[in-house]
This record gives sequence, C-alpha cells and structure tokens, in this order.
Amino acid sequence: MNGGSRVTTGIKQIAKLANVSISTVSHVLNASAPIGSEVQERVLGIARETGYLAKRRRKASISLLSTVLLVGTKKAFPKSDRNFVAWTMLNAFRKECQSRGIRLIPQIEEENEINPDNIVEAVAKHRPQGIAVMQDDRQCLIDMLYNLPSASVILSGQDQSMRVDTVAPSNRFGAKLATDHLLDLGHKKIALLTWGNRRVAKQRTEGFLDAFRQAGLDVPVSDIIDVGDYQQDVVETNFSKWLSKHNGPSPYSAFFCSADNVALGAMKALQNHGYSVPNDVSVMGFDNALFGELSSPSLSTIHVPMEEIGHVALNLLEEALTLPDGERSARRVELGCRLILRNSTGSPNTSFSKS
Amino acid sequence: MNGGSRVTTGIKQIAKLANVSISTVSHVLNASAPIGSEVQERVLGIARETGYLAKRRRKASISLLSTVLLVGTKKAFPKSDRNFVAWTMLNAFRKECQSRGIRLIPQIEEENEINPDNIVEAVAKHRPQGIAVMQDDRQCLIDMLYNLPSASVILSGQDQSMRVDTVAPSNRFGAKLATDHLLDLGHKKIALLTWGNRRVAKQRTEGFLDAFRQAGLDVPVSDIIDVGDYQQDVVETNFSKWLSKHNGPSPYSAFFCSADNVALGAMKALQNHGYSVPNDVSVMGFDNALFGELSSPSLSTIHVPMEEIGHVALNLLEEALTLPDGERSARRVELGCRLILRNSTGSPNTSFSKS
DNA sequence: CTGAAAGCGCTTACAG
DNA sequence: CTGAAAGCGCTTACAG
Repeated sequence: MNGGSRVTTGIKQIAKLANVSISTVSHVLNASAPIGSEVQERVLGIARETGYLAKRRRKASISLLSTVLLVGTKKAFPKSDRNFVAWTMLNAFRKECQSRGIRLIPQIEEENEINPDNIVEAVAKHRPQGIAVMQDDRQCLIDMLYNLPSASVILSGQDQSMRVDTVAPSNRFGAKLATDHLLDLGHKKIALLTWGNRRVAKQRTEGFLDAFRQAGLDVPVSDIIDVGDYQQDVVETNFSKWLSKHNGPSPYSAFFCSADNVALGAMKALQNHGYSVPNDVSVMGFDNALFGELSSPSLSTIHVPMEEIGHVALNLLEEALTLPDGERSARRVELGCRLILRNSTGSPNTSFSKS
Repeated sequence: MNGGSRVTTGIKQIAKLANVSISTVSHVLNASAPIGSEVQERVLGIARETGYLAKRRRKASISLLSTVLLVGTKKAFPKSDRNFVAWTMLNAFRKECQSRGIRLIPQIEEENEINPDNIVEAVAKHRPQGIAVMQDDRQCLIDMLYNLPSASVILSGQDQSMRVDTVAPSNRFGAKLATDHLLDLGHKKIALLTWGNRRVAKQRTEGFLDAFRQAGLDVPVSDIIDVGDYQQDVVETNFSKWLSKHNGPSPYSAFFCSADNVALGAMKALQNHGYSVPNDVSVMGFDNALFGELSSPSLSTIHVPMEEIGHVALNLLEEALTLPDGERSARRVELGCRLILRNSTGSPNTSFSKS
C-alpha cells in the first residue's frame, strides 16, 4: 500500500477542513479540553456533514450484528405497484444492512403466512444474532420470537403483549394529520375510503375518527366506505358503482383514502363521472408512493418514512445486543408521518352542486 | 505516565481473557477475516460481558451530546410518595447523563406549567445540544421545540403532530395486560378506579376497555369509577363513601386501579369495610412503586420501566444529532410494561356474597 | 483555549 | 482460520 491520497473521512481530514489541529478536533469530539464555542461548532458541523459521526457510530456497533435472519412471505419481494410499500421497506432494509456490513439470510415463506416452526429451524441452522420479521405480528409468532435466544424486531407491526421490539409508521396520527388538513381547508363532509380489516387500515380509520373527536364534531362512522380491495382497477370499478348508486359524490366534498392506490382508483372513478379534482372534490391519499406524484392531478398524501424503518430496526437489534437481557423492556417505535401537499386537494367549492 | 497496570477494558484485555491474539479480537469485532465460530462467540461474549461493547458504543456518540437542558416543573423534584413515578424517572435520567459524561442544565419552572418562552431564553443562553422535557406535551410547547435548532425529546409524553421525539411507557397496553390477567383469573365484573382527565389516566382507561373489546365482551364504560384524586388518603375517603353508598363492592369481584397510590387507598377502604383482599375482592395497581411491595397484602401491579426512559431519551437525542436534519422522522417510543403478580389478586370467590 | 509531539489502541497486509 | 509485526488513527500530557 503506497501512501496515496485515499480520502478516508477521519479526524485528520476534519482538522484540515476546519483549519484546526488534529488535537483540537479530538478535544472537541471527546470534550477533553475546554474548546471555544465557535471552533467547537465548526468542528462538530464538519464532523457531522462529512458523515464522520455517523460512520463512527455505525462502527461502534457493527461487531454485534454480523448476521440477521430476514423473515417474510413471498408476496413482498418482487417489485410492483401492488406491494410498493412493502417492497420499499424491504429494499431500504437490505441497503441499510449492506452499508453496515451485515449479512442477511433470507427466510422467505411460500405461503401467505409465516410459519413459526420454520423460523426456529432457520435460527438453529444459521445462528443469526438478530431476526427481522416483515409485517407479521400474530401472537403465535411473537411467542416464538420471545422464547428465542436471538434479538428480534418486527418491521411494520406491533406487539400488544409488549415483549418483542417493533417499528412501524404512525398510521393513526398520520391519518389524523390528513383529516385535520381537510377539515382546516373547510371541508364539512369528508368520507373515508378504506378496505378490509387489516390492522394498518384499522389504525388509519381510527386516526380519521380521532380528528373529528378532537375537533368536537360528530364522529362520522357512517361515512366510512369499504371499497373492497386496494388495487387501483378494482377500486375504480367498485367506487364507480358507488358513485352511480349515490348519484355522484354528494354530500361529500372530500375523500380521504387510506392508501395511495385507493386514492388513484377513486380519482379515476370520480373523473370518469365528470367530476374535477380538486375543484369539485378533494382527494387525499396515504403512503406517498412514487406513482402519486405522476398522476393527474398529482396526489396530496401522507409521507410514510419506509426508508427509516430499516434503520431503526437495526438500531433496536443492536441495542438489544448491547444491553443485558433482564435490563431492557421491549420497545414499540412509531415513526412520524408528514403531510405532502400536491394538487388533488383544495378548499371546498361552495357553489358545488353537480348531479 | 509509567507503564503501570491500569485495567482499561480494551481489545488487549479481551485477547488475554479469550486466549487469542489481539489481531483475532480485532477481526472478530470488525468481521475483517473469517474467524471460527467458537472463537467468534467466545470473543464477542467476553467483549459484551466486560462492558467493552457498551463502552465503545457510548464513546461513539459522547461527543455529540455534551450539554442537555433539563426542563420540568418544580413539583417533580423533591422525592415523595406523591410524585414517586416522576421522581424515579427524573433520577434515572440524571444518573444516565452522569454516566455518559453529559452536563445537565436544569431549567425548573416554579409554576405548574412550563412556559415556552423561558425555554427559548435558556436555550439562547446555554446553547445545549439537546433538550429533555419532563411530562409536558402541550402543543404550544411542541411548536416551540420543533422550531428550535437543538434536538429535543419529551419524557413521558406524546406528540400527536409527530414532529418531536417522545418516550413513554405503554400505558394502554399495560392496562390491557392487567385487565387481561383479571379476566384470565375468572373475574366477570371488574371495575376501573381512575381519576381525572390526564392523558396517562385516559390511556390506561382505553387499555382497560380494549381488553373487553378484544375478548368480545360488553365494554364496561359504566364500571369506571372516578375517585377524584390519586393521593392515598383522599382515595381511601372517597372510595369508602362509594362503598357505603353501594353497599360494599358488589357486584365487582376485582378492582383495577390506574395507579398504585389509588390501589393502596382503595385496598384500605375495602379492608376497613371488612373485605378481605384477595379472598373477597382482587385489587390490581399500576406503576410498581416501591411501597406497593410493602403493603398488606402486597400489591399486584404493572411494572413501568421508568429507569429506561432516560436511557432511550438520550439515545434519541444522539441519533437526532448524528443524522442530517431532513432525513429523520420524529420518533414515538413506547416501552413495554410487565405484569408483577403479588398477593392482592386471585381467582374470584365463587361463594362471594357479603353485604 | 489551542497545538506539537509522544505514544497507545486498534487495524491490516501478509505469512503460515 | 489465526497470529506477529508494521503502521495508522486518535488521544493525551504538557507547553504556551
């Protein structure tokens, strides 16, 4: 190895960029001497921006987690519109593992459900330090995970028995955020388009209702419309039927849809029936899937930080491995969702009366 | 400095203890060479047990967080039965800061509420890297925190707008755990003793109701008794009145109390009225405060991991400082609660009929 | 409060 | 798969 100019972010480089000595950088990073506050801020700023701090932190825990068993069902793996959300999460998780030098052992079930026995077997075989389970939080699975020696975490799930770590977006608060926004715009009658009985859908429904409860309004349980599925074309067909039967969207001036796919299907149905979005009716989605940006009009939605779920999941596994077993409670982490305002929402058209 | 025998946990010491070379330890810790799995496990085990891994991790982030502003109201600071829970949390947080070498700047409000303006002032003056707020999650405060340059976290609170990090025990799931246990014991009529309108109390009430909902039973909204306060003596007086008026605890065979203080007051009132706990009625608390262990009978309760809240809060602050601002969603962390079974609960006495 | 220099801790290229 | 040895990165005792 020659003394070439390989650019490894280190204390040396930071010293150069901050125009101080190496010692000073070290002192700042370790609070080992009383350094002036301007210098301190400059050095820390550069250390953060160059990614040195993040690298240092990552390195500190890398050893603990060399092998992780990735558990999921087949349907989340190929990329498609249908499973866009699951795929995004999974892919971000894989990337994160790669950047931390963690070996992933996939344990993909052919069936629609994860079989706990298969996990036990895979753990015995590969002896991973950690287990990451995708979108399955049934109690039989949780019981099994809890009794395993490895640390484990469920991505996009929750454990009511509070024994296993979980990370998920804040579906309920996110839905409240969306509904609050529609209420703030002045909409009085808002319908929720949702589908089925999955936990995620239920949580979003609760958030929708929360917004009305907290505003002191009547809780609109009768304004919840189940469109039967979350595939765009199916939603379009079903919601078209609903529109025909109800003679247009009236009395609703806004539709909050508990997934972007649902929103896009609904928007098409509305447009086919001659309604202009957002002039006649507002439509709001949930997920911030890529294709929502490209629709016409572009879809207002709730951003779900799918990329961060993997990051947090790995942090939880690492923390579980650092701390002695008896001294750590299970953690349930919810990640904040953000309102993304595009062109499918607006104030209600007060002269609205179409039929 | 002489070459004396100072015992600094390091890679050298681990090598000695594990009977391998320094290089090998390094390889294991960095996965930089394919090391045999027995050796690997031995080295990692020793590295964890000696606290080397934890130290390494702590060191990696120590630089970020040298000064933290601790914000709270006066009432949580002196130690007493009344504020046992708040005091425990606060104290654990202080200890954690100390062990990580973080300087705490207390900003204690004389009033019963935190004044956002005072925080802004204190931040301008002391320029802390992080802000830790105790038990206050009003939106005006959150708005202020969100607009501040420092990272911030609320201990024992939650942010519905999902912009500021929070850590809290899982009150709702914890209450469900307690209620599930009473149901499992065979109790059919269970009353909830609670007080006031604070968020914590409300969350525990929801958990109580959840247990019935999920079991497919009637939701016992009419079995919620507000005892007006959480001080033991007040509860005792108020609940005694209730017992006199209702001619004993019938038809309830169990009382779930949303705080240990409430449970102890209720237990005394029951005993004064001639009821034996748990033979005639079961009583369950929530908090796992010290004095519950010493009561007679000792109190079954829900353990709340107050000591861990501080640990998690600091981890959140550190993480916020490591990651670039735009790339991180706010996090809401809930810590798992555990059932603590002592002597105040049992199966319902089927021949129970006292008056 | 900041830096030059000594030196410790850890990593790494290479040998076996 | 493991270790001896060279050497880099970071810390620290000390000077100013």
